[in-house]
Amino acid sequence: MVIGDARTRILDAAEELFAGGGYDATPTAVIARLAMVPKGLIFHYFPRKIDVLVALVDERTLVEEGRDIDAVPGDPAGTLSRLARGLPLRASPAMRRILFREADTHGSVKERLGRLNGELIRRARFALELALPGARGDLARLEVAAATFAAVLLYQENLCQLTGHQIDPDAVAELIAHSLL
Amino acid sequence: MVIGDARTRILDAAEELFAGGGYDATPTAVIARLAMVPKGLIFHYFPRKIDVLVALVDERTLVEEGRDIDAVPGDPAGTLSRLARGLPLRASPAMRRILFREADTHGSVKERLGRLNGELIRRARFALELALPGARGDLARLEVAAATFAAVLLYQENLCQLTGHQIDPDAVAELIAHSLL
Amino acid sequence: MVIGDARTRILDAAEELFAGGGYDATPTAVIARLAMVPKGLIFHYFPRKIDVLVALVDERTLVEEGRDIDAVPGDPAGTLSRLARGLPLRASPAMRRILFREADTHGSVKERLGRLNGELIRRARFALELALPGARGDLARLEVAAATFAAVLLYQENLCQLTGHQIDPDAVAELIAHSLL
Amino acid sequence: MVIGDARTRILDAAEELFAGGGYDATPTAVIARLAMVPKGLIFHYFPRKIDVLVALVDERTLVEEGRDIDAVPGDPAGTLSRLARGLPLRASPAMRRILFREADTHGSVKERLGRLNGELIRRARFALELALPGARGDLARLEVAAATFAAVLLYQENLCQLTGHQIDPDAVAELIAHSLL
DNA sequence: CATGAATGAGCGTTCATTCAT
DNA sequence: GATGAATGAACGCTCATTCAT
Repeated sequence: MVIGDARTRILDAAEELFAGGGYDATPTAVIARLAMVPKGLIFHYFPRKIDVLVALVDERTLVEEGRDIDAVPGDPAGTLSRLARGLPLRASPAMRRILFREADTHGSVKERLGRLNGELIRRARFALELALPGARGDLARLEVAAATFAAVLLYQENLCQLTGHQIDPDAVAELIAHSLL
Repeated sequence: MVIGDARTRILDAAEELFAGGGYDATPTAVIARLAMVPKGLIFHYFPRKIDVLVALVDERTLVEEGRDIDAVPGDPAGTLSRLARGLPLRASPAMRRILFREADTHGSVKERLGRLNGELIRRARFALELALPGARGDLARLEVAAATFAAVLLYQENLCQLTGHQIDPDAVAELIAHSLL
Repeated sequence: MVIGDARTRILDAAEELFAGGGYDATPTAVIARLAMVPKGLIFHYFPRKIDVLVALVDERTLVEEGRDIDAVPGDPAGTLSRLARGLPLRASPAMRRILFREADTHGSVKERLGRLNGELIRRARFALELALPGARGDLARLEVAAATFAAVLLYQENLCQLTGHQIDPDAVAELIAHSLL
Repeated sequence: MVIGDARTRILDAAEELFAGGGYDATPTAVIARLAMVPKGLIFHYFPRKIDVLVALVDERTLVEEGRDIDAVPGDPAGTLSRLARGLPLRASPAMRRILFREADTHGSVKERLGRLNGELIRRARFALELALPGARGDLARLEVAAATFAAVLLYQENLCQLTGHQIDPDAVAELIAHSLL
């Protein structure tokens, strides 16, 4: 039995295929076959192929902004570690690959990636502020620490898998926290 | 006036175009036009289109492995900063864009990027070892610091431009050095 | 506020669109949108797209056959001029464009245009007969004059607008009348 | 044996097919088949389908401007008749149908048709001037006569065939000439 | 009767690759 | 080696038409 309505199945299939072979390398005919819909139906819901990608990015990469940060004053390393485990990106690993891979080709994807990056930095900084009540004296260093942690998280999501090198976010959190004490 | 022989002009044109619009979006006919060579000549030098990309990566992204590191004992921050200024990737900005953009689609590009990443980590670790003679007691932390710094450098090369957020490698070097003292 | 019932609105929309971009270039979906009816309803009233055009031609291009001709004996030029002002084609400018544009592609349209042409010639001849009681001696020349005048009228309807050249039907009437005296 | 080079065969096939079924109703695949070339070759010579039509119009509808008019002073009817037989349009009947049919859809075709129309009127007027040396007193009437004759010629080319009514250009020439005496 | 999702054949166009010259 | 015409598979997209509800 087929699961979900046609539009959802199209997006499911596209998500899987875009993450696998990439947007350009995925013909609409293959999306249709995997989604078990006729090819024309894709263009009923998404007038152009790129609109499938845009819809995926719009609907499946929500960056949550209001979520609480589980900060523990005096424990910046643990606070960052917990932040890393609750990445504010509601997206499957497939969607994350899509976000990075298509970012510099497609404007709407790039915009989403920029917002994600900014939110990550913002949250890392806020987490550190909460965990280091006395560190307010050096905001510049806090900013650098936050950006560095965000870099590691995004790097981990993508380049690590790409190149085979692993980074342990917990160890990085500990390193960064140490430098702020 | 036309510069260089035909093969070189083909690679020059491809480098510019691949960096601009991406590999997939660049037809061989456009490479030929920009290189001012007949279309058939490209396939004389490079039997398949992908071979143009492979040749670019092979010939224009040398990862230098043996270069001296300008380490100053007692100044890990300065040592890392200098390392950041001499990324061990001899490549134009165009080639760097290509390396990142095509990495997860084309194996040979991915392999190069992996080697670059590994070399960066190796050199960062070695630089820190030289600059922190007494820190040998905590090799694990050194490794994390090196990987973090490499992540920031590559992140900077790639995502920063993409998302508009800037990171100052010098400040990160100072942060990381501080955590190792 | 929507005017008319669904079938009328469909024909109104089709008339406007066929006259504007042509029959082939007008998708049924666009007709439906302009008519503010669901797409399927068009095919309820008109089983095939061509039936919309046929209905337009059948219902909106009445060629009046029995209308009185305002003939003044002894004034053939004035009689023809008055005929020109009352072309026996009750149709909007839009329908006239459709008649000419689609005539050689669609049989039913061609048939209408043929009837219009025949009626024009018939009426011009009859008008001249009434206005020139003594000219009965040269029926062949009368026939040529009538056909020529009809040609000018249709040419004016069609090619003049297309090519930018204007012809004054009154002057042509005067010319033709003069040749019959 | 195949006649002509590939580009010529493509144009030959397109001329025949556009004249027969119309531009829109002729798929490029059918042109290719009739021309006995692979479909892709059409787009090698003509980047877009419309360029095939434009090339036909540009290359096969030469309106000759400098040709001598075989005018006989005192014989305006004969002069017009001879003009009608040597229409200043070097184009096959197929090309003429194309010119009219596609004129209001495609700008470049419309421009050609306008030029043809203007040239026809100009030549008819000039022929009448030569054949009626004494008629210079009424230039306005001459202009109307020329435009009327051009209308008949073009009408004849197109509407007559369309509607089944025939007009004899010789008889019209005689009619018009008579009105100028 | 009314609806719009569903259908699929067919279109114009692209482009890596081949090959005769 | 150098050339560009030739090739054809594959793509994104359109659209008249159907049909279950």
